[in-house]
Amino acid sequence: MFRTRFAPSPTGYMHIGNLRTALYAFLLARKHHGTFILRIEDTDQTRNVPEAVDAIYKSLALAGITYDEGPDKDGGRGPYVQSQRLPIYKKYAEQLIASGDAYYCFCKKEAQPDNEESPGIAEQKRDPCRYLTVEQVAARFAEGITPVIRQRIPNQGSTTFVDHVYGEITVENTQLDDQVLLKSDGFPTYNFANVVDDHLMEITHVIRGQEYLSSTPKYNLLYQAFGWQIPEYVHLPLILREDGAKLSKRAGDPSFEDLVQMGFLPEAIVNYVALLGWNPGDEREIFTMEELIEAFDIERINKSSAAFSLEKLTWLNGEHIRRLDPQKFHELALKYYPEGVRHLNLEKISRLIQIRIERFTEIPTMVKFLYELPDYDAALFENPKSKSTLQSSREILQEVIPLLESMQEWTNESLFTALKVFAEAHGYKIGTVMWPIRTALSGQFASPGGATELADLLGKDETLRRLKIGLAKLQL
RNA sequence: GCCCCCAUGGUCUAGUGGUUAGGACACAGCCCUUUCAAGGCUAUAACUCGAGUUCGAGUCUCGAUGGGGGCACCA
Repeated sequence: MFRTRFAPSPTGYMHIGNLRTALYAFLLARKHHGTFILRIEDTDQTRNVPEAVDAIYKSLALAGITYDEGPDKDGGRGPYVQSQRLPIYKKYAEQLIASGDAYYCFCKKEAQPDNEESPGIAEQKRDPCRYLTVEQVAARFAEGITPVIRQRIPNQGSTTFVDHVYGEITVENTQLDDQVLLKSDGFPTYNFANVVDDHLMEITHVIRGQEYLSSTPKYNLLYQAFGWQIPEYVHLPLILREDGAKLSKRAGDPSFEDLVQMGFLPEAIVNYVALLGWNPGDEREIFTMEELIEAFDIERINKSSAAFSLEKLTWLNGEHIRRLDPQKFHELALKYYPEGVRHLNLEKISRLIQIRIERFTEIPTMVKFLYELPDYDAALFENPKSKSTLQSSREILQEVIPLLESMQEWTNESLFTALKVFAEAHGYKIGTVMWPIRTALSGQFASPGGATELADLLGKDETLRRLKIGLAKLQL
């Protein structure tokens, strides 16, 4: 039975790294028909952000990551919010005191020895409170000092564990510090809560960022002190920026929500993030969530960190957009259409742009010419590729305007047929005829849709108006 | 400072002792085409370095270098 969990702290938004951690834990559980659990790690009272839990629910839902147990989905092993589990941590911390695997520490925060500058010799850096006698402890309590509870790390030996990604890792116990388990405010630290909760919630596979790799031996010592079974570990490589720096919200790196805001499809972001540090073993790159569940395998997770490339995400997003059902695409595109274009046939516009955009936010710019003809230069009518010159363009527009004015049926097909016949009759290449029309209709070097598609979209009156403007530019 | 981890093109990666080192993004060119996009084809581009082991090393060992992570009453 697989039980995995995603345990974010409520910061208000979903980091890309967190999203991937959640995704992998979710995929592993789903792949094995196990249980995926959401747990809120709000043990830092100074960093709680209101509404942040709602943001987590929203982001997970948006990403398509559903959980079976969580704060709002009781699975019998709750509560699933750590701030609601305080008595549990207290009980287990005291159990450790009783067994000698933890001790009360009465030091002020500032009085702690500075590990970063002292050599790694246990006896020198161990907290003095570690050696307090029962009487001394009682005396300090009598003084009214509220202690913290620290883990008592053995001064000898080493701790070894096997990680599914990184393999076997051994650390000398002297390198481990007597970390705080229970803070003076009665809250546990992550270092303690994760062990207690993962055990109580019967987590079989702990999936988390690589930053916890070096703390894991301490957790194992805790599991051993309790006599609990140590879970399987899957530590994930970091996600960096392309310049090699750490991905950070503060440095302006987008969160999952930001990316959605930037016009990316949640499923494309999920797909992209899945590939950051994992690959299916074949050459597929485009995945739906179902396909990810089927293909996912923790043994194929990479060890080295990966850089987040907005460029590649953009490409992948384009792929997902093109695969969208046209009706679905239209619904999603709707809110990006500017006012000026709303009198036109939006379904038709959607069909034209679906294959041309990579992000939804490109839409306003792409359709702007439809309601506001750009002030373009006559030189645009020249194009060697279609054998268009100012002269050919002028001649064609002159002849094509009356032809189009006489059209009874105004559709893409009828227009195309008429112009094709025209081109053949006059010995023009089709492109030579289409270029000046398309140019006059769009006022741009490139446009979503060819000459007749634009004409169809704009309607007869607007088409003729624009063709005449184009002709006027050529007659100056 | 100490400990741990990592190392294939600019980026994401395949590779598990014998390969012309494969794919994708980006870039350039060509084809297709009613412009652009999409699609198709082609090109440029990589095993960090040094010792070993071996008939043979991107793949194994050691070292160096580089990068990252940890050493909080943060997670």
